[in-house]
Amino acid sequence: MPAPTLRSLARELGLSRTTVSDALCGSLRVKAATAERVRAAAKAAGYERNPLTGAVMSQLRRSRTQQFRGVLAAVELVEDVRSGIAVRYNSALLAGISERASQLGFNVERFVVGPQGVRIKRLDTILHTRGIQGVVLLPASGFPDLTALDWNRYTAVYTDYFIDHPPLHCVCSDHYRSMIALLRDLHERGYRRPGLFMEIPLSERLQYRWEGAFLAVQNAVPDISAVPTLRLQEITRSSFEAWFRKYNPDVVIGHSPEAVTWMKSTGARLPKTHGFVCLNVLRTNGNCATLDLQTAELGARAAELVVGQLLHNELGIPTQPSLTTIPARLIDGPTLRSAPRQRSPRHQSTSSIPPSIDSSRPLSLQEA
Amino acid sequence: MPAPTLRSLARELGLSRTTVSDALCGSLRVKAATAERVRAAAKAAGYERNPLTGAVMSQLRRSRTQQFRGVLAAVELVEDVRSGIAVRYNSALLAGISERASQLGFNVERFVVGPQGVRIKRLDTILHTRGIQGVVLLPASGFPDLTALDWNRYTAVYTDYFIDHPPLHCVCSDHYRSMIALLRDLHERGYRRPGLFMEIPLSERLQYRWEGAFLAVQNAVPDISAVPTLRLQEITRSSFEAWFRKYNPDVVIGHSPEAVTWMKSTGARLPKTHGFVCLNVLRTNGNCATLDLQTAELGARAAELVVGQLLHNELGIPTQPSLTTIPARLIDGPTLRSAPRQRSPRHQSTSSIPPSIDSSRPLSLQEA
DNA sequence: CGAAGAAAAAATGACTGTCAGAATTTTCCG
DNA sequence: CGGAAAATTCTGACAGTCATTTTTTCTTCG
Repeated sequence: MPAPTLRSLARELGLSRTTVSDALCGSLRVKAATAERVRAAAKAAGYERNPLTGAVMSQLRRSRTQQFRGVLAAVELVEDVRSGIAVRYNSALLAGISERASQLGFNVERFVVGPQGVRIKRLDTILHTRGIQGVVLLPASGFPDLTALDWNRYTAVYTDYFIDHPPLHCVCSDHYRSMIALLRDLHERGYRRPGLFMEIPLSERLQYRWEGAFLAVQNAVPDISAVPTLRLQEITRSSFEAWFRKYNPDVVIGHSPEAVTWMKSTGARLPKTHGFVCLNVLRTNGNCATLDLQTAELGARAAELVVGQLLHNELGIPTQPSLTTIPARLIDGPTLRSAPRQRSPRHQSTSSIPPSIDSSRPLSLQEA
Repeated sequence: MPAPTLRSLARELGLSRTTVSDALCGSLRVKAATAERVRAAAKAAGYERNPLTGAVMSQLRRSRTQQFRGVLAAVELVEDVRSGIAVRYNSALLAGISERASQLGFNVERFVVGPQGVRIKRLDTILHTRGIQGVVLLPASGFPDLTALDWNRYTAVYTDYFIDHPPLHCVCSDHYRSMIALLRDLHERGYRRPGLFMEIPLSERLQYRWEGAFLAVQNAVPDISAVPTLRLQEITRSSFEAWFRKYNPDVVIGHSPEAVTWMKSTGARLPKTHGFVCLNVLRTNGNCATLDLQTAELGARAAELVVGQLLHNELGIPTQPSLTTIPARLIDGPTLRSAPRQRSPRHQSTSSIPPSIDSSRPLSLQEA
């Protein structure tokens, strides 16, 4: 027996499609007794309305001429004042979401939840009345709690490493693999004493992924020296310079591009004697080598995930949340020396070449 | 002038809706000349297909009629003799793939490529003549090369960390996060000197993810002692016992369950004095605590990805390959002591609790 | 009491793109 | 040229909505 539809239900009851539809939506145009009869029959037959089709039809009927499309909500949770980086990151993400969503037939609308925007309960009402079912959550500081939403109505993706209230699918940059790939690239360029500096709050937010990869390579590759990581609540000029003088790394990796100035003040000449790579392109002004976290691609993937689930009418919280990641891309810059033009076969066969960032070669240290 | 629709375009051209639709989708059912004419007219009229309606209609039409949608190929690349673990892992994966695929209306057929099976070129022919478009690649040793297939005809997912020939979407267990979560759980149970042993080939295959997470936590959490990792091409009884005696870890983490015997022979009593966790449930016999890598769920997710792309007619190599991961689940066992029943609020507020494996709490070491 | 008019309730039609299968046209070969 | 096979095109049904139209019920007053 095929799944009951609005029409089959109407036939059964000797009514028209519209009357059944209106009755189930609680419209006042239908007599109370009839509405009751319809609801009972729908329940008995196990009728389930197809929400996506409903949304499409509604928009189609409403706007005859203009191009009708579905709507995704891009939700930002702003608890307090945010850094410029966070704002730029989120808007880059939003751009990626919007573009891909548009290709898939959806418009994107931004909603802000928090002191500067609406309350969560209010958001639930807005989304419901607007018939919005797809939600992309932009990264929030701390550990966001959105359990107040009625999740049976929505399908959502969080664009950060982890959300537990509720546990949703996540999309995020692959910091671990990006660091491995970066170290491989630096190794190919001849650097042997990479040094990492990192703010503790950021490190914890990413579950130490930058450091974890860094430490693993230091530990596993014999000809990379073990420069200790400079790990502080906040990186200051004096602490950086002391660390830099003491361990003299030949290439420095970290988030603050000011490190270039600090390095130069201690006598380093970039890229001749030392190198520098910034871990986030959004912090730079195009004057140093850096990692592009591919924010737009992340947004695109998030949009794809949400739309994919919507099209299959998969609403609610997933049984097994997953994490989807995309590796970063190295943007070369004047703070790095270039790789030797031709690599000898002997060089290729050594056991100590970290995986390359452009994924054009195997990722093991052992060449295949 | 209202936006052109499929029907208005068809009227204009003196064709039927279907012909126009097929022509724009590049179906081979339409004569080349007609298709060209339709495409030109569509472009001139500024027609834009509504992807939302298309998806709804497709789903509708399909669900009404056929119950069987197609076949997925599960491809194994077997170069040489494989370990029992690898065989068990792949068959668990295959079970997960088959089950989810079946729910989605697909059957799964297994193909073996290599000396024991068919050649890659032959696989291409088989898949083509059978009309199979969806492919799940099971993990292969080394770095598989499948560029010989005509990728315009297929959509595929690789069930391991990385494939570059061609670069496809991947689905894999989240070893990094699983290790962080495991260490958090062990910390809650009171262990403070975790020790890790690891075979180098395995470590490199996973890009040191087990070790990376382990090192990062050792480095970041003050009250966890830095027991050096036992890192060898092959773990032997004598090397293990020497390492165990020298550093005396209070809980040992690694792949070989034989370590339990080795620990006992040096005087350890489990779980009273020492603990042990195996990193892969497939290696155990249910007699020790271990990690379930959730193989079936991985297979399910892989099947979902492939089917999702198939239903949207997205064939070929993705523009930006992504990695989808699922965290492992800790299976408790007689080799671990249990966590203290009640945790004091003071305990919760310390800064040194590694994230829990069941994702029921924030993943930073800092509690929110 | 009954007929006109108003109000309430229910039905109709049109709208999107897709796909299986039917219908039509073209090609091919003896 | 006949007839089968292949290539091409067309038909119909399908989802839920809502402005509009039709049908039914109710009210009111000569």
